[in-house]
Amino acid sequence: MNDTAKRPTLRQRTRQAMRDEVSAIATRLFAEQGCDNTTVEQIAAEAGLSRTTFFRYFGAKEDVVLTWLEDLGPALVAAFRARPGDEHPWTSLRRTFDLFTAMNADAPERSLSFMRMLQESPTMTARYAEKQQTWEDLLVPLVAERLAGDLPADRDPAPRALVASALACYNAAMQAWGAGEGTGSRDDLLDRAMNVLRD
Amino acid sequence: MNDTAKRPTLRQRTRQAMRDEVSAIATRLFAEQGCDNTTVEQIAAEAGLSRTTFFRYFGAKEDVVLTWLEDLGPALVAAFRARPGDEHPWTSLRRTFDLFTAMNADAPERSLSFMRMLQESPTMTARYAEKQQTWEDLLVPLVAERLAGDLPADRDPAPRALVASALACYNAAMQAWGAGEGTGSRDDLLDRAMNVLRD
DNA sequence: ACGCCAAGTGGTACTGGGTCCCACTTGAGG
DNA sequence: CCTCAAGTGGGACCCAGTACCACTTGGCGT
Repeated sequence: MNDTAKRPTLRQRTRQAMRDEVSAIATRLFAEQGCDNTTVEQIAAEAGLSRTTFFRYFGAKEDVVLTWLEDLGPALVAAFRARPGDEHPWTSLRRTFDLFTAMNADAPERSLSFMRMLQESPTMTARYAEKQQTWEDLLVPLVAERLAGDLPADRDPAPRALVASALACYNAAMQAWGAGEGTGSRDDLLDRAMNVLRD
Repeated sequence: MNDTAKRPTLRQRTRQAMRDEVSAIATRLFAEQGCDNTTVEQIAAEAGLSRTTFFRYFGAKEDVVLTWLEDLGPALVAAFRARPGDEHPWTSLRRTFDLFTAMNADAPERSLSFMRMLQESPTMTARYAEKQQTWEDLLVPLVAERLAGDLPADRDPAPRALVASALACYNAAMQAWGAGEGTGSRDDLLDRAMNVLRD
């Protein structure tokens, strides 16, 4: 029982494999016929499990293509922490987002189809925003201690304003990138988005 | 038939009255027992109409307390248009948001309970974000023509980055205001949030 | 005043996401 | 071999949202 921490046990590995496979199938279905036109029943049937079990793996239909976002939270925190403490938070946030732009840099079609999915499915957009909210909540305290504000932490809008704006810039950059069908560098677009706030 | 434009006809006025009354009842129920614990059936029963009719008035359960947001879109556009064309968009956006801070300035409890509702109901937050998205889409083209970018409009992330960040700042300010139980000036908080981006 | 049309209303049934519970299997360990 | 925990599937259930239908009602022209 205490060795489970050392290495992923069999059960955990099969569970992860299951998640990955279901996720792949769902991604394909969503791309083919749209997220909102795909039922959980269909995904479950295609993946060879029951509706019940599907919901044991994923809390909601949309999560099936968004789980990887959650795992990103700690990585974001680490990336931000790795930045020098006297750097301007805005710059640190920009550099933290290198995580995003680097990710899938070799397979832009994946990111593109993801953007398309977001564009055409409001419920997916909503879920996505929810995930980003968790990132925001993770980063806000880190920025807050950088600012060392005179106000009590949660009554100072500044840290949250910085983090939320940075994420908004990221989303704007990605949307512009998607509108251009993936032409142009995501880094350049993000730079432009985040620089226009400080010209 | 062509005089309907002149003055609201009887039907329209009763319709508006109905909306207002149902909205008031729903607001009370949401505050009392939480939004997610309140069913449409309950609202309908309490308001004396059928579930069917409820959905004819409001597209979704949450809309019952968010309809006033939609009507705000054109007002936002007008407020932004009223700003001088050579003003920095960020400043114009700040001034545009005076619409928000002025609204309910006399009845802060209303805004406070609204913030509480947002805090405890993720689905409400999602809907709210959706409404704000429509504001964003309205304002982005206005900012775009101010910037007169070198890129084709929808491939330049800058206008959307500005608008979305401004809204993010507004949300951060409101959240901080809610955390302080309404102490402090919303204008000051919003100023602080939007200035930290440009220190 | 009469009838007509449009708009509004309520009822019913249906889809689909999400939760809960129960019975069954299966795999790991004593 | 037995046991217990974890995982699985099935079914019932709740609720939001949609579609369709029959019915009423209010406004309007003749």
